[in-house]
Amino acid sequence: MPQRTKKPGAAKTRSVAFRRIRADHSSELAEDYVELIADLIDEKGEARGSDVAMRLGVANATVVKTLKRLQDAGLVTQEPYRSIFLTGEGWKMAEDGRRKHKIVEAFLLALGVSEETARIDSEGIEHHVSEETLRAMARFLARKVM
Amino acid sequence: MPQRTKKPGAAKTRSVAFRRIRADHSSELAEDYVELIADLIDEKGEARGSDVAMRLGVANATVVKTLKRLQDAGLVTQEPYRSIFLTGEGWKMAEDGRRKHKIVEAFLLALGVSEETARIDSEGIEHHVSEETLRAMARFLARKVM
DNA sequence: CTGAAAGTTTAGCATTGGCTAAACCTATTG
DNA sequence: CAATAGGTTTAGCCAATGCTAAACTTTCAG
Repeated sequence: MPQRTKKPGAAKTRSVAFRRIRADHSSELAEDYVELIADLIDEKGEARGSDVAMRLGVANATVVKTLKRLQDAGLVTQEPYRSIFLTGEGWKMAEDGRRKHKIVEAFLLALGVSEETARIDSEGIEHHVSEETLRAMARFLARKVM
Repeated sequence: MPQRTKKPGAAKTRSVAFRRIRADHSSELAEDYVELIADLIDEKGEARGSDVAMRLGVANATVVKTLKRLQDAGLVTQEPYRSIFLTGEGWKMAEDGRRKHKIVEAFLLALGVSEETARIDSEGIEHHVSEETLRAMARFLARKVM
């Protein structure tokens, strides 16, 4: 590899990073929704819009509107006044989110952070960690456990 | 249903977490801007809108519009066709962002992640780590170095 | 089986953050 | 010192995400 005495690509990498963050943001909400819906289905057998609203801390109407977009995106299905279902793709996204979430949260706990903080921070961080970083976190956990 | 022996506050904490993430998002852009402006001033002596646009990977017009908001928020000052300055508050925010950024990036590197990934991921993560997590990261770094 | 309470959706609005194209300054050069 | 090239701003558009209030369904008690 290159013998970089000093990070020549730093400036270019930045706009790449920022672009990725903006892209992440659009999918972030979708991921939060499907992950939450999956949890609700597992926990209570069904996911209702108002449960989602409550847990996300957002108005009911907002959820309705967002679900419409998610339906267009092929992640969920829903009929008016009924509960919400995930499509195959929706489940896939939910599972992936849960996987990341678990790793990040466990990692933060292993780092010595409190449960409360681990829960809160992992929610924010999970959408911004690359697979490489996840692997590093998993490695750290494995080492710790041994 | 099952008697949840653990984490009674988990559900409530979630909406707290999501609320915080939404709040983070509004300040995130502002932090990125002021941090970048600070870097530009340090690097080249002045920050021009077009430099900001280039590094963030957005259109010039977008920067103009955002700077107007930042000016209203008391973070920057600018006159038309001139370069951008940070207010005292702007500098404070920039310094804080840099501090977080440095810790997160160094931490990721110490975890064994590549430079490229550390740069990209830290940009996304820095806005979502609490002070507690930052402290844990700093602790980890200190231990590593010894 | 009916009517009101509870739960959902629609309507309409605001803000943020993006874009392109056109208008507008500034500054350089001939 | 004027013309123009190039950088900046304005205008006007769009999509996403949030809200409240009003309209509409469902459900359940009586």
